[in-house]
Amino acid sequence: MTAVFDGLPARADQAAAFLKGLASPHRLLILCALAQGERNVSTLIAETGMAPTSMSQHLAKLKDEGVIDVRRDHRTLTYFIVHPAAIQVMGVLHAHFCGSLQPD
Amino acid sequence: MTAVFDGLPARADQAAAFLKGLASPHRLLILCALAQGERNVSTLIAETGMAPTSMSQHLAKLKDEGVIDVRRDHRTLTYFIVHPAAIQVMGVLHAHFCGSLQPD
DNA sequence: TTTTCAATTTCGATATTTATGATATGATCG
DNA sequence: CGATCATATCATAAATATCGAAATTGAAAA
Repeated sequence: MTAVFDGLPARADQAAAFLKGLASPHRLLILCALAQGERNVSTLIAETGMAPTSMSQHLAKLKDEGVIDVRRDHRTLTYFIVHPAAIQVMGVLHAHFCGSLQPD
Repeated sequence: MTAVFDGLPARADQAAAFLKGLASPHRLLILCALAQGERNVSTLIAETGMAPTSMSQHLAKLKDEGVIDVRRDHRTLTYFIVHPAAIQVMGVLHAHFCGSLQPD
């Protein structure tokens, strides 16, 4: 009897890599902020309380994964969400973990 | 100026833990199969080509995270998806990584 | 009750992720 | 040009996840 899947399909790898890009409390916090509108790095640091180095690394990872992109405004870099699936996943997470009965 | 978030909110931790539960090609493959209907372990092993030990470990992780649950049927264990958010995330992934123009 | 079958647990090696501190880049202001 | 501000990169250590082999459980068939 033949297996339905021949080894690991490439799409499972892609989808898993995408999810791994989101699967960190720090990165979810960043995306939560970006979901409300684009932000420059200093603002993200102030809003989340994260260390600058850590912020850069997480932003780099999200950018590598194609979840966010960046634009330069004078001296600051402004990040924003570009991946449609990321927006949808954030919506699912919000509905389940930040539902109406829970405090903000 | 006060940060918008006081440290890392517990909900970011919960949501990240949930996503980490899904974020593996093996586990996505398992969930892909379970999304089509409940399955016992032998069937999952046959369908995915995974090693039994690996299958057990991934099933245990998904169960710990509350994504799936089990029922015992005579000598076999039948697993099925129980987490509503997991079903929704699988839907998002399917739409983006297994869209209509891509082969099965 | 002994055997068998389905599945899990344990354990150790390897790989990946994460946090942190120090240094570097690159644009702009004086 | 030289200083400065915003951010990125590098290097390393600590934590976490992953995989396979061997041993174990637990239900049921013989």
